[in-house]
Amino acid sequence: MKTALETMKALSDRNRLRVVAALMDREELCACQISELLQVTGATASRHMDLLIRSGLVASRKDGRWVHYRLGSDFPSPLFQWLEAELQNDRDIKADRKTLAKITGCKA
Amino acid sequence: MKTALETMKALSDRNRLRVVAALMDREELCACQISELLQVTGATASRHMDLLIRSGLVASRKDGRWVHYRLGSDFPSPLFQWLEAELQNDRDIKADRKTLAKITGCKA
DNA sequence: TTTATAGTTAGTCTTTTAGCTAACAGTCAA
DNA sequence: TTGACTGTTAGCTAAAAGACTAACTATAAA
Repeated sequence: MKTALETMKALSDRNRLRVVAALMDREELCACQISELLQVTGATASRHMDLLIRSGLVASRKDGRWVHYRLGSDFPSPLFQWLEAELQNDRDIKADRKTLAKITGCKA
Repeated sequence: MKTALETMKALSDRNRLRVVAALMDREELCACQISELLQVTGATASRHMDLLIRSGLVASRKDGRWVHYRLGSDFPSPLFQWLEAELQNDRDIKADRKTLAKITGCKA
């Protein structure tokens, strides 16, 4: 039960779904970009990312001071395809795409 | 966002996942069978089923005093296939299959 | 019509979860 | 080494969610 249930729990929060959608577009995002996108504190974003990583849906890579997140290589592909299609036309996700375009980098 | 998020929320509870798994095996189950399987009160089972129905993953059919539940015809098939595979070898689900075999009917 | 059965709804309690602030850890540049 | 910056961890609060009991609706049988 653990795997499927944890995966579903990881995806059952609006902000985490937004992160997953963003990572479908962007390949990689750093923690500060995620917290800016979601408009939550870094601490809150960090907790969400921790949960996504524990579920195996997301992987992280540390680079100096920055931590970059990307979708995990073993993101279940049926899930990926279904989510990609479902989130494609979602209003919030569309707005996030525009926001993402403006978030050019937290390193600036 | 609503659809994907609601679907994920519906599947992010252990007991609801068990119900979905049971309905993958059984075609139809009535409310009392579900409450017996989960070992929760009828009221609790009813609320879970209500949530599953609202999410569109489950459909119901009233037959006299009984309400029969089945998987919704528009259960997203990528999700169905992934869940079916994931839950196949799950320990709790396996146990539920044996329990289900013993629950011959609430009408007795 | 009365009684029993199947399920839902309302109200309450407890646990879980998402959010915040504050304090800490690690990395880099003056 | 000091200071600035990125991110995590700890502790708290508030809201959401799951479970129960009790009361109610609806159907069927005595």
